[in-house]
Amino acid sequence: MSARQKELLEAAYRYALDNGLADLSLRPLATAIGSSPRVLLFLFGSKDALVRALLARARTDELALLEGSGDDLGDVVTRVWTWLAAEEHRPLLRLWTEAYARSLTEPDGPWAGFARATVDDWLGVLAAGQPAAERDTPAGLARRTLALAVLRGALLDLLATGDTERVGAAVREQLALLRGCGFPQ
Amino acid sequence: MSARQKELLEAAYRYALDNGLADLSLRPLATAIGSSPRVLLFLFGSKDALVRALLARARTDELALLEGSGDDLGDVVTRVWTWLAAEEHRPLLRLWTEAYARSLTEPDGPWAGFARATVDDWLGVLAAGQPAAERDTPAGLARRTLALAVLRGALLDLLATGDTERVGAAVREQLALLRGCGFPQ
DNA sequence: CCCTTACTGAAACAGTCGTTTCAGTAGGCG
DNA sequence: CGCCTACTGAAACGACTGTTTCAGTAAGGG
Repeated sequence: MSARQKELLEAAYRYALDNGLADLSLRPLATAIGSSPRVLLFLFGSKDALVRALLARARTDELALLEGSGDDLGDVVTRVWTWLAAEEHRPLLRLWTEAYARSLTEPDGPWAGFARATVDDWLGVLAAGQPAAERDTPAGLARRTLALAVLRGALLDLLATGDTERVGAAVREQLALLRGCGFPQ
Repeated sequence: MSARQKELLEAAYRYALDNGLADLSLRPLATAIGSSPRVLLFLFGSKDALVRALLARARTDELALLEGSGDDLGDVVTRVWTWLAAEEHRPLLRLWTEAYARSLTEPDGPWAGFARATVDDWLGVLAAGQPAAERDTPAGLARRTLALAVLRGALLDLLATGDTERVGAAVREQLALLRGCGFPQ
């Protein structure tokens, strides 16, 4: 991967964060980042390959979210949610949602397997937040699957409404439930 | 809305369930449903209007999911989840996810407002499953937001992995938490 | 019968798409 | 110098897009 290629990938990535991947087109992209379709195809081989490179690039940003760990599921959920709720991550998360949804309907193409891969990514991180004894039990699997669902569902809500307060309260509610049923009422 | 229009909309809807809306194109659609681009444009006005009609059509199917009610949040969650997990509803739910994701990145176009609208739809139904006294409190709002997140997150997981057992167990885990903290361990 | 309304087919329009062809330029190295 | 490799610009290719133009057909009501 040449220096020029990295540079253009980075620029294209910023462009994709702003404009989405759904109707990404080489000519507008190229002019926006000061290049040409000819060059993009020369460096990346094809548009599909470029999109794959962009998804891989987005994944490295997403992995930052998954770094670090807590010693129980609640800590991990709290940390991940803080990351998800941050305004500056919203473009990336929109891109993520777009790729996720698209990979559900198009089994071929550059999107293929994206949804499945991120489920495994995230479940792995949540598993790291569980005590070893619980991790391998069916109940442990169900519990981290639930934690994943809450985070993803809350993310969808947040992206649609921007209502950080309401959605954040819901996540805290879940944390209270997990911590031992001390929820109000 | 003429009879012919209803008929074609229904056929186009079935086509969209199979092929998605992302790269829907008039000519392939028209030949698949035994019509022509000319006719589709005559009856619906434009492609955007046709897509809007398809989204509205999908919404009526989705409203079936929201019909009926239980007398507490757990009942509603159980009923909705049963509907979501059914194999035969998967094409509709993929379509739903696609439209949701797309409406996040493209504020204009036929998708606009779709995500926001369904959040309100679903929250309304969940609110109907809450006691009147709880419904209007901040805690009540947080609790149904949480229920929504669990359902949506579980749905995303299910669509990506098809693992009904694991995801179903997660939802049941949440129901146990709600029912009074009687979760194992 | 005629006129209107609803609908349809065939073909063309202007535009965009990803990709290719051809023709270079620039720089390092022998 | 000459050669090779890396990169780039301009233009074209064929295929596809939503939409329009023009020309009908068929039915229903006066």
